[in-house]
Amino acid sequence: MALFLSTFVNRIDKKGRTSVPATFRAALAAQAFQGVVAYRSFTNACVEGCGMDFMERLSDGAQGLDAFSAEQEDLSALIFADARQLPWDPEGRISLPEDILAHAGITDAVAFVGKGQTFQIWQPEAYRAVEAEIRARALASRPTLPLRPKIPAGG
Amino acid sequence: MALFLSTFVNRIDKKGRTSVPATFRAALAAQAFQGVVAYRSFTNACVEGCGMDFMERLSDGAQGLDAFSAEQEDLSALIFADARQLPWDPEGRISLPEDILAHAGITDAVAFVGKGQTFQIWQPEAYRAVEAEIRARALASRPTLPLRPKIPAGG
DNA sequence: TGGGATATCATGGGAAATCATGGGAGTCAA
DNA sequence: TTGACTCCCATGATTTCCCATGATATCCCA
Repeated sequence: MALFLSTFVNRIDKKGRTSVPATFRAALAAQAFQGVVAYRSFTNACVEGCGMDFMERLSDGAQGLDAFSAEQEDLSALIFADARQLPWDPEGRISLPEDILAHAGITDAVAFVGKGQTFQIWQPEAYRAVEAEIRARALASRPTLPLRPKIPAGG
Repeated sequence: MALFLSTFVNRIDKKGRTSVPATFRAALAAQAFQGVVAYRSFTNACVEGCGMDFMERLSDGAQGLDAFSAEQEDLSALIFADARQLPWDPEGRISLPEDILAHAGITDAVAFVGKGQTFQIWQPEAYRAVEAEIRARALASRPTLPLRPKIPAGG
């Protein structure tokens, strides 16, 4: 499975274009839609990013309504309504829409922050601040990551 | 699978025509019927829209039916009775019928709102209000979206 | 292991295509 | 004939494609 790792800071040019980090593009290379999907975070001043496959999984989840509460349905509806398909050009650049930029306070540079199966897009300074904060909290509380046992591949 | 994502606001011209967003057309491009299917929402002052394939799934009961609770049969019957096939012209525009416009309170502009496998058509102001409401509710209850585990591709 | 050659990547800008939109003219049915 | 509906052409703005460049990273061979 493709993972989004590391943090990359790229510029935005006069046309509003910014390069998607090459490793992120590689993680999405196998998908039908050649680009990223982005929607405004509900909880942070940042933009959530993922591949189309992730949206399809969201959609699959939303179809089986028994598993979904009314609130969850609302939430996924908001995500679909807010999400943009941002195809990249032959050089691997995307154009972030105006309201997306505004939501994250982005002007001339963006930080692509790997989150595993998804990533986030931040105004670089804003992310540095948030990261420091998270790091401080982690130091204090010592959280643990549950690891599910590796399923042995046959062979 | 093609998804309807994002929200687009387009005008209605003097002839009653409005452009279907290009990405929505792309999502329906593979289908036999080149256009959209629209029916009046039972629950909101808006119009439900989808492709012909979704209607076929409703008819099969294959997948769409769990989207409707107990009185599925009645509901889907109503849907079929109310649904219109709206083919788009060479420029990708459709003409929304009079009663559809009235139901949603649409006059001179419409908002196409992506909902994943379907979309909705709203009077733009009305949608903004509803969206704000949903967003507030979602923020308050902080629901989480269950993601079903990715099915590993063979290999 | 070192250094040059090559490939990759982020970035920049001009040209061409796409999209939403508007309106005239032809077509079909009542 | 009249009205509604299509098709066709036109347009401005935006977006996308294509070519170019410097810097960095990687590869290859001695």
